[in-house]
Amino acid sequence: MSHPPETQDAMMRLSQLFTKTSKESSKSDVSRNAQLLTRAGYVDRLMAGVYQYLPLGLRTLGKIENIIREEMNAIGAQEVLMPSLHPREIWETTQRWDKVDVLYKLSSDREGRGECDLALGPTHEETVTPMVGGFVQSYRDLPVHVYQIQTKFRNEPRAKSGLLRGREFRMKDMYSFHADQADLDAFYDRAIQAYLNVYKRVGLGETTLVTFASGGVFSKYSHEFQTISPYGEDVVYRVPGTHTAINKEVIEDTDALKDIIPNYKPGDEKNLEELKAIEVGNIFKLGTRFSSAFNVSFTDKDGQVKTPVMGCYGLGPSRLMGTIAESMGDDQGLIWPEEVAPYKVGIINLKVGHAEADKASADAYAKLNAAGVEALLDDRDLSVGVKFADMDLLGLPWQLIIGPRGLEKGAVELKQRATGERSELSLDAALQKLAGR
RNA sequence: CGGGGCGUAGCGCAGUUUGGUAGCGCGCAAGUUUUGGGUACUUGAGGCCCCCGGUUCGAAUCCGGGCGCCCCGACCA
Repeated sequence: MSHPPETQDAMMRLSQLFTKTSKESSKSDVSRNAQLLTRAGYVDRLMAGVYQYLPLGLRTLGKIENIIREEMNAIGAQEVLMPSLHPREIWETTQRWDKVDVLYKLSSDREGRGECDLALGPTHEETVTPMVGGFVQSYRDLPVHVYQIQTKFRNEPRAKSGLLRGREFRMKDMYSFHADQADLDAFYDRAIQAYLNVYKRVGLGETTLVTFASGGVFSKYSHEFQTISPYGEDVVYRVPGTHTAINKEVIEDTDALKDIIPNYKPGDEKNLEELKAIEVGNIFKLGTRFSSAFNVSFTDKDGQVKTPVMGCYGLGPSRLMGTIAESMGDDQGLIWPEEVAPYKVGIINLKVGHAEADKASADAYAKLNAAGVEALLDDRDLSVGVKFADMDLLGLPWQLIIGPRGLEKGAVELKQRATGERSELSLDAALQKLAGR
């Protein structure tokens, strides 16, 4: 074997990682998340709004997606994978072929002269509705909740802000089908809770607001999940002291205000707190807009043929990754919460080639591996300044700093990236702390 | 889709006003040096100057036309 098994999985030697960090970043990618993620070698931009995920970035993206997956599974949703390539016909069925302006349309004519007859999926009501409909005949078959995590395509008029607004991006989209409105309403509330769990686990719990927003064409209102950020594109008004808000687009709406402000009286909206925010999730009650378009029906308890009511629930892992980078980085680099960091700890061997430092570092690396703690070992023979700076840029939650000076007195250093807090302790104590739950 | 800016080495930039066939920093290679917060120095490799056309003895530079990128706004199931 040319590589030790650990490089395939939980462990990585920085000397083996093909990406590198950079001091400078592209001037044409100005947002903080794009700058930091690019400089640290997490992502690479191919074109406006289209990024490739490098090993470190892919690990973080994967962790975010797994958190979302766990929370969706926990409310009884089942995972599927639908295609990106759609026939024109299904978009004609819902009359959205010409209405959805972000729809990428393709021609399957190999001469390139024919009409467009394919689309790249920007959303999947058109595929999920007939798919689920084929399995639903009775009220006993309902409810159904399915989701997928998949790459979406939207021809944004202006892709920008790094991972925050892409033309190709990762999306978790869930669709629910119910026998009646009450069942939809109940599931909708559970979905809100599941979403809040996701934001909490990725470290955005405190700054993410459940926001009353416009419902668009399907229903009067929808709910957005908005993470407070000066870089956000949306303006929301928060009810002070709470995690609820109302989007600027419906601030004039008295019904909406009554819904979020307890004992609302006219004028109370002046007390709301205006904030900029990034939309990190959006859920809707769709009613029967799609189920009736595709003639999906079921026989209810009373023998009547009815149309299921639907909900849809979007959450973009790549945008979420950008939002975390955007709101948690500092001048030194990224700062990842443990649940989404590509590795929990970065081991810095300050003096590669020094027998004791090499030994202690290898020892720490092996023991962390054995304990199931994901670790990245900086075993490059570079000056310490570079290694400290790089590790700060990568943003792993913990740094285990091992060098000759400390080893002389039997100590290593453990640094917490987020706080900068450092402590000197024995290697065993440090390993125990890292492996501790 | 409006307004503004930009496109020169892998990356960040200068050079364009006043045409004379390219330069700096980072990174990269070799070496000396240094060693607990991006060490200092030496040498070297690396460029269809976004594309197409025009003017000219000669174009990164001037003129036409494309394409692409970023920022502000519009837009954003």
